[in-house]
Amino acid sequence: MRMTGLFSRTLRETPGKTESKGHEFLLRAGYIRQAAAGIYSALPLAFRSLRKIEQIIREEMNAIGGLEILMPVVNPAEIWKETGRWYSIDAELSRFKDRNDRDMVLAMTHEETVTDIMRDELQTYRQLPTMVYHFQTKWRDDPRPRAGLIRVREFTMKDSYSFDRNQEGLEKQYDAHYHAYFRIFKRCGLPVIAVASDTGMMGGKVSHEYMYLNPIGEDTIILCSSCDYSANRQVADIHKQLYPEDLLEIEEKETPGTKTIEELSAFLGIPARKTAKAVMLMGRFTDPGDEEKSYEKLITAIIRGDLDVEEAKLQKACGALALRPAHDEEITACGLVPGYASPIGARDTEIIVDDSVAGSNNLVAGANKEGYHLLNTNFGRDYAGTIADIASAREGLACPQCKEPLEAKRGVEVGNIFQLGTRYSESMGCTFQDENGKAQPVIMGSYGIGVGRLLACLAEEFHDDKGLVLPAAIAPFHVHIVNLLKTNEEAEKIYADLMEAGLEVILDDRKETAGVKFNDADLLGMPLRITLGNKAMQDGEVEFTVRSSGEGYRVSLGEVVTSAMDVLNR
RNA sequence: CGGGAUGUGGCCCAGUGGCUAGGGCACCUGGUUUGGGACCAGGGGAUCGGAGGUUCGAAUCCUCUCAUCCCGACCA
Repeated sequence: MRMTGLFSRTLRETPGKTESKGHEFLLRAGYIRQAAAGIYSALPLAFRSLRKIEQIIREEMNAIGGLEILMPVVNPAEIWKETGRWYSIDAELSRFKDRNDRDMVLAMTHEETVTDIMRDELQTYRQLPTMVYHFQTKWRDDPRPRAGLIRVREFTMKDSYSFDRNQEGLEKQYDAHYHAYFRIFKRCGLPVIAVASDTGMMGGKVSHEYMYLNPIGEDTIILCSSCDYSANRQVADIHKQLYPEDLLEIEEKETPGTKTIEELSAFLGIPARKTAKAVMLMGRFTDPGDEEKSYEKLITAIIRGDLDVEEAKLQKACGALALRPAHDEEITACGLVPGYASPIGARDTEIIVDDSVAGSNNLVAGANKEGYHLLNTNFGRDYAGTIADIASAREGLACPQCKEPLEAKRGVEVGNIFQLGTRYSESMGCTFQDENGKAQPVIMGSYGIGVGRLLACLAEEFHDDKGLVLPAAIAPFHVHIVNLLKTNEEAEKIYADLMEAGLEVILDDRKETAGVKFNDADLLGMPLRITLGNKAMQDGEVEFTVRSSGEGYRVSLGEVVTSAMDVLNR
């Protein structure tokens, strides 16, 4: 491509509203332009990189037996009603009516669509296992898009779906994806780690997320440096020290002005672990009689004072569609007193008790009376509830595997893999006949990679203070020719030779000063720059500059192609 | 959905009641330059986010509204 033919321009100044260097350079270099909040166009440069990323993914998906298809963005609402997600997902799922007044949705993922296809196509176990994938636009009406391409509302995702006759087959395909994903990220050049994750709205049991560790990420990952433990904080386990004791008599004590655990433990002179705190949230639940309706109920979470509640775990433990902080009136209506709350005497509320509380005794809890607490409360004797792990992992707490202190890091989720099981095949009736002629639900898995988010992460990982420094595998072009000669004659010759050899080349044939051309080349970030200048040209040479290292040297005209190949292959 | 901020040519910004809305970058024309964002001269481009109001007079004050960004809630 010649730069005189490229309409997109570079920006000398940083547009406002950029949060990260990666976003800034993608904008300044003219890779992307914003259309609306969380909605971007890919200009020619980004488009080429996105295509390359897709091709890498495509090759790796094909290598594990994937069949590429293309499913629609617009779905009939019926299939989403069948799986219940029409009802369980809030405004993030966009709905509309077609001209015949039928409910439609913009697909935010394609489990429904693919299951709908497969329930018609799959008849016998002989057709299994199988796996399909596609690259398709997803629309998720995120309430708060941010950080350029990191978190958007419209994006392209590679999503694949596996179909097996049993768990063993699923695990095989899951494992194949697990390794294929590492190959994909490695080929793109992005360092990632796989962590255990929450299954969220996808349902299912086992899942992993591929995390690019970077402070701009929105997920918190809990890691152990002493062993290999890693998990998204939403599901991270911790080793909890328990403190069982002989039960003592419960006793009411006046504790004025002790609404927080800190105030309480200071007032009583006891460690936070000797207290049990109550956290009240309103949970939204599906009406058992009518799945189109839902109702709210107060959830009281009880956790030891030295720990915090992890909402994702709590939501799973109580089976709520969603949780929100409860208002004071909602709390008092159930007999609890904010600041002095405990499950003792509470009514009309579901009580979830962390195992740290169930396994420790004689804890101080609220008396549900302003200014009073109860000493020596004990789960089982004084109140009942469902025991679950609802504790939030944080830096310094003990690793569940080796008990060493955990670390916390921020990360961007660039891919995820889910063992769905029969969550979709059962609700949609996607079955096959086994050897005995008996209908069995298909065992499914789903696997996603956000293509644009991957590019955003690469821009984040590969830049210096002057611009992008992209790896050859995903850079829009391999070679950037900066022509400083009066005419384009020699440059055109080299341009043609390099392309003849199969390289992708962008030629700066504009009538611009050297400074402008160099700065733009730095900004665009191609791996190899070839400069044509008077001095070197008189010696029959051109100048090579490796963008990543800044290394520069001269190459004679006859060796341009082979030298360029050498640089790009190393 | 709560809290905060910002909307002025393609981009970055100045302009807090008073002449025809200004600068830098970018763009066009001519000339001079030509190895790290050149210089000179000339030029084009704006219903100051939108609507309503106050006023002799509004980019500027008031009301409403829309959009974008940040924090939180939310999020495969």
